[in-house]
Amino acid sequence: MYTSQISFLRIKPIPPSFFVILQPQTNASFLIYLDMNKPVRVRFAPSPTGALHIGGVRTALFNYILARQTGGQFLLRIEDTDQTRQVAWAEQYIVDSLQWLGIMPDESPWQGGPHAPYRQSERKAIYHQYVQQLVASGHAYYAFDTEEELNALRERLVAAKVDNLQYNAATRGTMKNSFTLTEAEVKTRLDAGEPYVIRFNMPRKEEVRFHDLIRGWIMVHSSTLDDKVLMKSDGMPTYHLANVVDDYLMQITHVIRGEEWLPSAPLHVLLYKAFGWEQVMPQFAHLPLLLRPDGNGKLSKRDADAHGFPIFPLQWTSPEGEQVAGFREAGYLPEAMINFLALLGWNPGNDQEIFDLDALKATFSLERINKAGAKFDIKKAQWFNQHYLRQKPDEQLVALLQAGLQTQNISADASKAAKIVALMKDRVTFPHDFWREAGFLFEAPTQYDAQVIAKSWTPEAVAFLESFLNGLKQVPAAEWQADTLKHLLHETIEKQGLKIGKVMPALRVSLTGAGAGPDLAAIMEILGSEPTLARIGQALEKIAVKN
RNA sequence: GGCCCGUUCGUCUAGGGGUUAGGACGCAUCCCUUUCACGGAUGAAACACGGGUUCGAUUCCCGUACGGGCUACCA
Repeated sequence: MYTSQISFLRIKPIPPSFFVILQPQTNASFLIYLDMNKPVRVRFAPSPTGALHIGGVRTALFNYILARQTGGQFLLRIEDTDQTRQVAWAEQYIVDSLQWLGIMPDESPWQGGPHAPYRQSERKAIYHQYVQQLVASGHAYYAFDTEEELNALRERLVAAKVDNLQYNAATRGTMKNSFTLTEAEVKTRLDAGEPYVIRFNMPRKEEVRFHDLIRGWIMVHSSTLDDKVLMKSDGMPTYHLANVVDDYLMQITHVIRGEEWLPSAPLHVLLYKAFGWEQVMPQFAHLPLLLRPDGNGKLSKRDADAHGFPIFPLQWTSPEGEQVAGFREAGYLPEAMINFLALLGWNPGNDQEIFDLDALKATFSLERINKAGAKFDIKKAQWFNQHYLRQKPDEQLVALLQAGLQTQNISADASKAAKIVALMKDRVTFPHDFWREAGFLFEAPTQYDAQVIAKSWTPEAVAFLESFLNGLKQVPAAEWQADTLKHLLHETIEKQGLKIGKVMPALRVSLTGAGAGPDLAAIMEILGSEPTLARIGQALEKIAVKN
C-alpha cells in the first residue's frame, strides 16, 4: 500500500548512500549527508604524464582516508588516454610515491581487482561500445572538421564579437558533422576511413544542477557549455567520457578530485543523464587547490625551484637531465607529509593538529574541508617533520644516523652513535641534520669563528685552557665520562676564580671551532680523550692571544 | 573576454547575529642554559570594500574589488 502511494507521488528513490532531507517551504530544499556507515568506493585517477604533483598526493590521501574510514575501497586508475604525453616512468613513480606514504590502493593496474583493467588505454573497446550508445540515442554525434576549420570557426566568432567561442548548439550547424551532413554522407566518410571525432550533443538550454559535498549546490546553464569531444580521432576517449564510463562501471560512489575539475563537472552530470545512470551517479567533492606560497596561482615546479623546497614526493630527473627535488630525499618523513597535507584544506574543528593516519581515519570528514585554496607553507611542514623525527625511538634514529654517516664515509659504532643521537635529538629537523650539524664530532676544526675568538680568547681564558688541559691529561681512560669531565671543568674554573661564561666560549671554539652547540662535557666524552687533548692543544698553538 | 569557485592574523585555520575574534606555524621579547637548540612565558599580528536586513553584522543578502580555476581531438 505504501509502495503504490509512493510511486503515485513520484518520489525519486533515495540514493543508497545518502539521506535526503526535504525541507518544504524553502528553496534550498536538499541537505545531503554522507552516511559514514556505508562503505565508499573512491578512486584516485592520475595521468602518467610525469612526476606526481604533491597536490595529487593530497587528493589520493583524502580518498584513501575515506575508504579506510568507511571500510570501503580505494582504487587507482591510470588515465593514460593522451598518447602523446605518456612518460614511461610515471606509473612507477605513482606507485612508489603512494607506497612511501603508506596509502596504497585496494585495486589498481598492478594488483588487479574485480573491474580490471585499471589502465584506460586497455579499456578502449569499452568506451567505443558506450559511446555508440550515446550516438544511437542522439546524445552524441560524428564531426569531421579539420583543425583549420575549427580555427576558422574561432576566428569567425571572434570577429563577430561573440562571448563564448564554442562548438555548440549555436555553431554546430555551420560545421561538418552529423547535423549538417546526410546520413549517407556520414556513412561514406566513415567507411572511407576519414578521421572523425565524436562530440557530445550539448543541450541548447538546460539548467544543470548538481550538489558538491564541499561547495553545496552548483548551477550552470548548458548554453555556456560546448559540444566536448568524447572520442578523439586516434580512437581514444577523452577524459570526460572515460572518467564517467569507468566510474560507473567501477561503481564509484564518490568522486573526490581537485577544483580544476569543477568547470567540467556539469558535462559529466549530463553524461550520466545521457547514459541513464542518474540514480547511481557518484557524489562529487571538489577539493580546494594547493596554491603557491608567495603571491598567487597554482603550486608549480617553478615555485619549488624559486623557494628551494620540493613539491614532488620523490626525486626525479627531468628530460633535460636536471635533478628535481623530492620530499623523501630532502629528509621529510612520510608521517610529517601526511599530517601536513591533511591539514591543508581540512581541519578537525578543534585545536588538535597532530594526526597520524589512524587519527585521520577516526576524525576526517568531507564536511570539514574548506572551500578556499591553501597556500603551501613549507615552514609548517618542517615543524611537523621535527615533531615526528623527535618522536622516533632512539634505535631508529641511531640507524638513521649510521646510514647517513656511511654516505659520508664516516663510521661510528653503535654506542657512539647512540650518544650522538642523544646529544643532537632536540636540535634536528631532518635526519641529515644529525651528521651535518655534528660534523665537529668527527673532524677537528680547520678554522675558528673569528667573532668568538675576538670576544673570548683572553689571557685568562688561555690560562684556564692550559690548566684544564693539564687536568684532562690526568683523567684515566676509564673515567673519561661527561660527568667526570664536567666536574673537573667546574673545579678548574673555581680554582682560578673565574666566571664560567668568561671561559666556556674559548673552550668551545677550541673544540668545535664555533660559538654555539651542544653540551661541552658530552662533546668531550664522545670525542674521547686523545682528540680532546689534541684539539685544545692545537687551539692554544694556533690562536693568537688578544691584546 | 565568457563561465564557475573563492576571500578571518604573513601562513594554515577555529568561530559565528551581541566574543577581550581562539589555536598552530613563523616572528619578537623574556626565562632556563657555558652558548645554540629544546622547553616555558609573554607579545605584535586578521574578519577585502560598499550597500542592505536587523536594536545590533565579521557572521545573513546583494553588489564591487581582488584572487583562483576552466575555457584543447590535455588530464
